[in-house]
Amino acid sequence: MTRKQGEPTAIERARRAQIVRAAIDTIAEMGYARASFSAIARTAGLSSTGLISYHFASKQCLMAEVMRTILAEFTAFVAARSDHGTPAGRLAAFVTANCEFMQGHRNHLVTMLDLQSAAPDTESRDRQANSDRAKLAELLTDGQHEGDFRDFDPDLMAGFILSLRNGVILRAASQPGFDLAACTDELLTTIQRATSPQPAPPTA
Amino acid sequence: MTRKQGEPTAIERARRAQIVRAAIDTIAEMGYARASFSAIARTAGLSSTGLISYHFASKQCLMAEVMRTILAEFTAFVAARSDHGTPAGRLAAFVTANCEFMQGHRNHLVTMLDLQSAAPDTESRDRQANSDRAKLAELLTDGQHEGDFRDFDPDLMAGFILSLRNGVILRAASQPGFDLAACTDELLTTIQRATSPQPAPPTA
Amino acid sequence: MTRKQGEPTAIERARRAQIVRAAIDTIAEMGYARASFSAIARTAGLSSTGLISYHFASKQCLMAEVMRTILAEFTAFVAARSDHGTPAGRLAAFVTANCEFMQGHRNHLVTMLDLQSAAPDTESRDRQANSDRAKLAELLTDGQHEGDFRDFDPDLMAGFILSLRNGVILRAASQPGFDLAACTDELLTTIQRATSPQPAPPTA
Amino acid sequence: MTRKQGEPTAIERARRAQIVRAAIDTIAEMGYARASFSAIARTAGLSSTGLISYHFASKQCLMAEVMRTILAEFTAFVAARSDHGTPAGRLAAFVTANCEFMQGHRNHLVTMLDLQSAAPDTESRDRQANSDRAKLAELLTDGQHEGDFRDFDPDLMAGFILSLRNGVILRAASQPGFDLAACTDELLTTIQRATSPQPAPPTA
DNA sequence: CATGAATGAGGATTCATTCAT
DNA sequence: CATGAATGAATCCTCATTCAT
Repeated sequence: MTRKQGEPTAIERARRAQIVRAAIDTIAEMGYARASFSAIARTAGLSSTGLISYHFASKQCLMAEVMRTILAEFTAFVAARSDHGTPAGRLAAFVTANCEFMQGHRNHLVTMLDLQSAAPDTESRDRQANSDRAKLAELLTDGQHEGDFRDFDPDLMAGFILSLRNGVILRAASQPGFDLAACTDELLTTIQRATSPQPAPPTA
Repeated sequence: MTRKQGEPTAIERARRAQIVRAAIDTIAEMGYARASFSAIARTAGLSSTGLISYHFASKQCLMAEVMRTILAEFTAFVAARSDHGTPAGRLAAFVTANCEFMQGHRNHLVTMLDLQSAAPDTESRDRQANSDRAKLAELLTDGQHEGDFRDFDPDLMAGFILSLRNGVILRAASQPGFDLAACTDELLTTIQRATSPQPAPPTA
Repeated sequence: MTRKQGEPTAIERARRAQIVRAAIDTIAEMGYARASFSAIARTAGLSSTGLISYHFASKQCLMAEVMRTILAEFTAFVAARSDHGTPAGRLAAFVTANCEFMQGHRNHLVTMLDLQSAAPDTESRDRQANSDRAKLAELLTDGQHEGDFRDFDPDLMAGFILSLRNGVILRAASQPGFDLAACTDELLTTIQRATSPQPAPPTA
Repeated sequence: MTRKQGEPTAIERARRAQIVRAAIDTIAEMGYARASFSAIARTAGLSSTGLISYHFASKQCLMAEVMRTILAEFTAFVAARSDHGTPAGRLAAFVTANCEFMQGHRNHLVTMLDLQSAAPDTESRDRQANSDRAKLAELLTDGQHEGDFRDFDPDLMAGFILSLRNGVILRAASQPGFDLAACTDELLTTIQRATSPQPAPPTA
């Protein structure tokens, strides 16, 4: 392997992007387990798996870039819609944006979840999950200080919210006629009730 | 030998159980993707992968039995703790039991989730998920009729609750010092607030 | 292996016969290639392939006995019908008997041919073929001396006749509605013309 | 790589031909049953069975190409020598060409017969056999119309002739010093007598 | 004698990766 | 840069054979 050192050329970047896109579609369609280099090359219209190996040092590297790409788009999309306003408003916007991203980016999200659970790289996967959660927890903490939210453990609640989102993604992806809009509404209500500072109802 | 006919002998059952146990541990440790017959045989201390093939007609059959075994234990454990009382009480007991099962059955639950997302059998996997959700939805519907819960879509809410549980399992499994008890409390509060019939707090 | 030495007991003989019968049926049904010990044991209603190995030192030994058994029955049947009369009459009777044996012994003959071509034992297979041919050649030679037949090479002609018989067996076995009786007539006519001492027709 | 799309390159064709040749030789030497990819790779001087799988989608595909290759050469050889003249002349030429092909193509014919009887593809095997016989039967029917042949069943007689040829192939292949030329002469005489329109000799 | 569990070699096939062109 | 041929390890699975009970 005589790998690059300097800046990647334009062609280089284009190829890598093409391969990453094909990998995302392939994984979303047949799952990580069956997404071989052959399958990805076929999806991309490439004539050889060698080209993938040429541009990515290993399959793990390709998958890392796939993940990076998805998260970049996903994060940007969500951030743009949830980076201002009150914490409660931002949380609602965060949830809404997560669901909205599903439309038009189904493959991105399905692949993201598949990689999170099936990719053989516990290390970076957990790091990513922790970082996602930490950012959301920060928002929740802010909201608690401003009185938007009740007094829960922000880290745990952030995990809850991300779990809920993951569940919605999986279900929307696997159930053909799923009504995502209605689900989003119910999810918003649910999260609002779970986080709002109103006095807790009496224990049953 | 295509497959046995009559009742399995004691030795047969013991070996099968041993292999299933080894499979659960192996999948929990390295994920389904890397849980080859070789790896499982190594975990079980078997001398050959042929022995696994001798006792299970195919890898799919082994995985089916793994799933069956896990679900049997898990379901029995949860059912025993959540089959009586008011719907709200049963829901709380259900959540609690799910979390309690994690202690002493970490590998079972990790493997269950791994199989649910990575196994190459979309068919039965989705069927299982739908059936789990349907049963929980039924409980929720009952609770709505009795005034225990507010007026949400029971099917969606059931999905939410299972997603939350899955998230807790994954986190408890991957984060060494995770405080499962505290998480359970927070989860109970969260679900109670999400489902309780109290007037919704004013929208932010 | 602690193999026998003295005379086989009655039970021993019965078991061996049962296994041989099952082997014949299994090979006829699915071909030698797929006739594993498992398949044979299943056909025989045995509960273990170990029993086959117990009674036969190896698969090759079993196949040898299968062949011996088939040939014993086949030879006896044919010999009883073709051991007297003029050589020409005996030849016709030989051919007829070969065809008649097909009825009621389809599996025997199909297995015989399958073993002849697929069994991994060139040695004894060729020996058998040569011996069959030699015996038939002897009959032909007798017939030539008595003026029943023209002056062909008996060894070659014997080979021809056996080839014709093999072809008829294969075809009758593989073509469901095949009219074996009509074929036998045609075959008799053909062989009679091929061997008769009449002046050869003028070369075309 | 599922399979190529465009035209195969020169190298591709060469490798495939090499593998097919090695398969033919291997099957001829040890029979289809023992002609594993390992054995074929060894014969071909390849470093790995993976290379065979790289060039042929499955063993069945390889065997299909082996058969196609053999039949193409064999058919062309025979057709070139038996496609003109009177039906009787063409039949004689057909028989002669079949025998002549043995010289220099022993392995081709031995493999052809082995595949016909041992290959696990009853379907196409029977189709091939029927098609061969049908073509020969057509020639025989023509000859009957022109008075070259007596009034036999053309389909049966075609089967007889092919059986005779198969027998000659097997014998020439397995018996080292076999005099193929003499056999061919005897076979020609035999077939001529069997088919000629001369009055049948009086029944014995 | 019979059983069925166990063994280990060998089967075809897939795949990420390498490398000459 | 791109190609596609080549590699070899690893996959699941089958099978004849062995052996303790």
